[in-house]
This record gives sequence, C-alpha cells and structure tokens, in this order.
Amino acid sequence: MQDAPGKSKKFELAEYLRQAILTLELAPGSDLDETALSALFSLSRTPLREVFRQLAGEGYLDLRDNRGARVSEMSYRTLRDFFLAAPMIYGAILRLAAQHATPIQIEALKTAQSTFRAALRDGTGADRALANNRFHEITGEMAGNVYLTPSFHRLLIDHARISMTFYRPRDRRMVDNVAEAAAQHDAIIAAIEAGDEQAAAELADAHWALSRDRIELFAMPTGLDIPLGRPAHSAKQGGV
Amino acid sequence: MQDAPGKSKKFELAEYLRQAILTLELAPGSDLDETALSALFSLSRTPLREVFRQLAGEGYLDLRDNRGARVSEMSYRTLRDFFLAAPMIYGAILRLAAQHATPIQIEALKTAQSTFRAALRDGTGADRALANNRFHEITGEMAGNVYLTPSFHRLLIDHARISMTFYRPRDRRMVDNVAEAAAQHDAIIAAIEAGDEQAAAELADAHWALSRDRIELFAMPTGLDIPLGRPAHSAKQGGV
DNA sequence: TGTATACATCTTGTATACACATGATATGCA
DNA sequence: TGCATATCATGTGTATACAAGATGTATACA
Repeated sequence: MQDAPGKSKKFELAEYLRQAILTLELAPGSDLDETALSALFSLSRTPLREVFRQLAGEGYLDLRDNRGARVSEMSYRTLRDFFLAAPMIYGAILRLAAQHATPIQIEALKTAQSTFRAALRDGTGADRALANNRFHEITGEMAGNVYLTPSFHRLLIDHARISMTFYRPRDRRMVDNVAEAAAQHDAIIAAIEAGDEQAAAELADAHWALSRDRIELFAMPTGLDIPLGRPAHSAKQGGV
Repeated sequence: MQDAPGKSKKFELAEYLRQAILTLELAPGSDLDETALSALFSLSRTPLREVFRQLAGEGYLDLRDNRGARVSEMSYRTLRDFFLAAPMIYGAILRLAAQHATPIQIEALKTAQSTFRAALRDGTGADRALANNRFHEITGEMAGNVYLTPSFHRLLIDHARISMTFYRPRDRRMVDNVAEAAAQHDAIIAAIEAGDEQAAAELADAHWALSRDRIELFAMPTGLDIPLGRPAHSAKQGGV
C-alpha cells in the first residue's frame, strides 16, 4: 500500500497516522500497536518509535512510559478550552496572513478552497475534514509566526476531529451551515488578497461562531416527530 | 554526573539539554553529536534519538534529515515574531491562571518567586533565567489550556534565551529593570490569588513592555565616556 | 467464595551491528 | 591550472536481538 518510496517510509507512516487521527479512523484514546504498525509499514520498531515521539510533540499522540502510545484524548474539557483559544489564535493568524501572504501562497489557498468545495459536493466526511484542514494550514503558513504555529496546529487537529464528530450530512441545517463556511473561506481569501487585516480578523471570529453553531445543532437536534409507543429503531429511512 | 537513576537516563538527558539550551550553554544553531552525547550519558543512540525527536517537537531542537540535530535558531525575524505573539498569549495565560489556579499551584508559584529573588541576589545569569522560566511555566500550568500551552512553551524557551543574550548585570538600569520585573511577579501572584483576571491581563502586558525595554537598553547603550582614539577593549573594569 | 501470590506471556525499552547518505579529499583529464 | 569524478571518512538511519517491565491467569490459601 505504501511501498512506493517517493518519500521515506517514516514520512509515509507519519502522514498516514496524521490523516487517520484527523478523520477519527483512529479514535481518540485508542492504543497503537508498535509491532502491528511495524509489520504493516514494513518498518522496524526503531524508526517507528521515533515517529511516535514526533507525533506526540505535534499533539496527535500521547506517550506513556512502558505502556505504549495512544491517540490523544478529547474530552468536554478540551471542547471548552478549544473555543476559548481558537478565536484568539485564529484571529491573530488571519491578521498576520493578510499582512504577509505571498502570491504563491494565495494561489495555494485558492486551490485548497476548490478542493474543499469539491469535497463538499462529492467527497466523504473525511475528505471534507482533510480539505478544510489543509485550507487552514495554509493560512497558518501565510502568517509564518513560529510562536503561534504550534498552538494553531493543535487547534486544527481537534477542529478536524470535532467536525468529524458533530457533523450530520443528513441534517439540512448542517449542510447549510457548511455551505456558509465555504462562503466564508472565499471571503477570507479575498481579505488576505486585499491585505485587509481587519476584515480577516473579523472573518476569523465569524468562522468560529459558525463552528460553534454547528455543534449546537448537534447538541440540540430537532425533536423526533414520532408518536409515543412506536419503537424508534423501526423507523427505517432509506439509503445514503 | 548523571548516574543517579532517580529518574530515567532519558529524562536526565532531556532535562540537561533543555537547561543547556535555555541558558545558551548550547548556542542556537550549534550541532549535537549523537555519539558524543551517547557516551557522555552512557546511553545508546536509540533512546537518545528519541529524546532528540521529542525536544524537536517541544521547539528546542531542529532536526535535518541525514544531517543531525541542531539547537533551534534565533534570528531577528524570531525577535519580531516573539514580541508580536507574546503579549497576546501571555495575557490569555494569566487571565486563565487567575480563573483556575489551585491553592497548591499558588504555593508553587510563591516558592518559584522566592527562588527567583534568591537568584537575583546570589545566582548566575543562568540561575536567574531558569528561575524566571520556572515561574512562568507554573502560570502556564495554572491556565491549563492544552491549546495555548504549546505556543506558550515555545515563547518561554526563546524568552529565556533572549534574556540571556541581552541582559548586562553590570548596567545599573538593567538591574533596576529586573528588580521591577520581580516586583511585577509579586503583583501577578496577588492578582492570581485574588482571581482578578483583568489585573492579571494588564500585568501581562506590562511585563512584556518591561522586557522590550530591557532589550532596548541593550540595543541602545549609553555612549561610552571614552575619548576617541582610545581602544575600547583596554577599558578594564574590575571583578564581579 | 474471595483474595493474594507466583508464574507465564506479551509489550516496551535499549544496545549493537550494519547499511546508507553526505561531505571532504585526492586523482585524472582537458 | 581548472574542473570533474572517484574514493574515503564521518556520521546518520534501520534492523535485530535481547533485557526489563507490565499485564493476565492460575493456583494456593484463608
């Protein structure tokens, strides 16, 4: 699966783990088996363990002495911490992005945005989350502040996982919400291209407000329209 | 030197490297020799390399493929980035610290502060930098926000290194400046203990303003009171 | 039946040997 | 003399073997 040595095996492994964690293919808190992964990627345990330590540093994994690696946890505590930190950090990132973005980076951002829109139309939830993640990572590169980047990356990791957790593609309001998020991305691109840092900062706030709304839609769904006494699990609703 | 196995050798090594980097004992950009360190800590290269990767994740080291580890660089760019990010992050940290600090943490902070004052009186520059670093690390623990912590730690690393670079213990104004910083620490403790987040946030700003002043004192020294033609390096000025 | 201890098994941690990449020096050719 | 290529030295990257620690199970005893 990953024997094409276009990049090093370590890089492939790290990339796989990152994607799998972002898309919840590897659930928060789940254990990673060194021997199994080592066999799967035909890589010995030595470099594999180095990758573990690196990903732990990036916030994807937790390492416990003598007891192996786990995908980093998500709790209600982290959700609260998340929405405290995210608007501040992201506001700063977009402000700096508007100041410093290069034409090449702006092109990359536009490309990422069309990938994101394509994922909204045709892709799976994982495609959508990864494309969205890529879009925001580029804004981080534009900002180019080494002191903000580490926290921003941690935020992006859990942003992807929170989105994967709370998004319901069957809920019309969710779909509308995400469509609006895509529109905000376009506005973000415009603000950055214009070098309008004030607009960029305001869009950052709006983008997180929308994200909070999405979670509230999940936490407070519309009531089920089913009379009492009729078992809910028999309410079949058809295909994809 | 480190054969007391109170903690694991890996931990000892990591701790040594962190301290050495914070105090500029290991200069920014300098190369680390795996074999030499491996011999020095009587630890094989395998665990040593794992420590390298971890410290790279924490921002102490840069890893380059096939070309070993280096102490992470400091440039004029990082200095600018630093003072952009620091007030925002530290303001948030102190705000949250004022909200969440536990009595035990407040005790730890007071202890750290007396250690810091002791270092000001009797200690070396390195003692002072490490004690100051510890003080601020505790405020980070108090805030307890996993998304802010990584950036805050990066800031603290370079804060220590910047302080070590720019502090002149022979300059009276520098000494006054640092004494005022110590007074601010006391005020920070008081604000946290009182749960006064507004005061804490304002102190964060003031603390960074003072730090900027310190660097300006270095960049713009008082003119040498020596007639032209007399070589500066012969101006001997006596002991510690 | 419940608890504690010893043993077996599995997993993680470290050391060592070797393979591979990089950079410096030397050698051949124009 | 200048440049290109070959060779070698140094140091990084990986695999494997073994040691040490942790967990689960079975047995003995209260």
